Amino acid sequence: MFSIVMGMRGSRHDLDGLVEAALQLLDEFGLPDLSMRRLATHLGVQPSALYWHVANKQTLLAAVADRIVAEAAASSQESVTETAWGLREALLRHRDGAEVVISSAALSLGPGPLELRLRAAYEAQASTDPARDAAVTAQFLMGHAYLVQQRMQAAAIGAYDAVPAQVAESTRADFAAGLSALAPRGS
Amino acid sequence: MFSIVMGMRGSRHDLDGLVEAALQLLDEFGLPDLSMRRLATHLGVQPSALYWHVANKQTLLAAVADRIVAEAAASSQESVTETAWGLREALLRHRDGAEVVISSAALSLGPGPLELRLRAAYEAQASTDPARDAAVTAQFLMGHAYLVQQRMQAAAIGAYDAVPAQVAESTRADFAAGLSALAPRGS
DNA sequence: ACCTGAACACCGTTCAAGT
DNA sequence: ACCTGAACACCGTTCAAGT
Repeated sequence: MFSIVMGMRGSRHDLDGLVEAALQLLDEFGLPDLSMRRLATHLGVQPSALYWHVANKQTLLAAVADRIVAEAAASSQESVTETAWGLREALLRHRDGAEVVISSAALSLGPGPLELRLRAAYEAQASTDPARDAAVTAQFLMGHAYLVQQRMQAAAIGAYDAVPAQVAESTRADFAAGLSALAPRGS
Repeated sequence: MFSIVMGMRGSRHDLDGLVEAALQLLDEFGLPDLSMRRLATHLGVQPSALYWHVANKQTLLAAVADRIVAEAAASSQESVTETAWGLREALLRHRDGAEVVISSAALSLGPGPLELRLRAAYEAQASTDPARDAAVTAQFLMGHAYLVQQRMQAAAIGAYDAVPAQVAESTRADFAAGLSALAPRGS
């Protein structure tokens, strides 16, 4: 209660707390306005204090990306299609979520968590090349989500001619079409 | 000759000149270091002078993106597969080219030039839904190129375990696999 | 161990004023 | 028409010093 009234001023922080606060600011202000200085102010701390907990902004954003992906419903026994839809939803749930995830994806050496989840699903489906299938589907999924999210935000601002809901519906059909080509059930 | 020795100092500029200079700096320094101030210095002009020719940085980057896409070999009578490979090559040719193109793609209202080129190819191939096929393929193409380009740059820095050439070869196979699923020749 | 204070080397953009 | 000069409101990051 006290710390809520006073903000976070004076409280101790760890990496997890930074990630949570960053995700909150991301949803509220968007990626272009998510600065280390703003995050520090939000936590009631000097900018330099953040660098005790995290090496740099890029590392922090990678942790935010992992958190976003981890939020995708993770019931095992899921088909490739279900897994992909769940991941898509997770990226679209947070403002600029797709951009955060795709821009961190290649920096983490090797396949990131998103690609690994898809790979597990392809393996369960007895694909002949789960690694390749997962890579391709991950590329489509992230590219799709990135483009869709930008357009929906543009539509929300009104810089676009169509209603957000229309855009959303049409992009679901895009995703379904791509998925059915890339993840034929059976093999 | 004179203007080469003296740099661009004092010469008049238009939008096309800015785009050309920006593309040059992009290749040399990469997107994170392509600033309006650096571009101005390169042209021998004050930063504020750029805003006579272009509304803002975002607009300039959109023009750079269009230039990159326009550089893709554009012989009509090309199959979807050939068109897609040509576009992929164009994005990968310039440093951070894929990022520049994907981040501008959704800001231009409606389908951008990359998607339109694919649509024309799908139409020539008598697809039942050229607009949807082009949208899906564009999403895969840009997502793929973005991820591939980042990884290849990481490999070049040595932050990666594999040789750049290996990475490049493996990603060509990814692209081929995605394309053959999304662009079945015939229908 | 965790944070402050102060600095360094930058940004994009605006706008009056010059030519 | 095209550019300068100066300012505004910011950035990410480092590092000595405090507690």
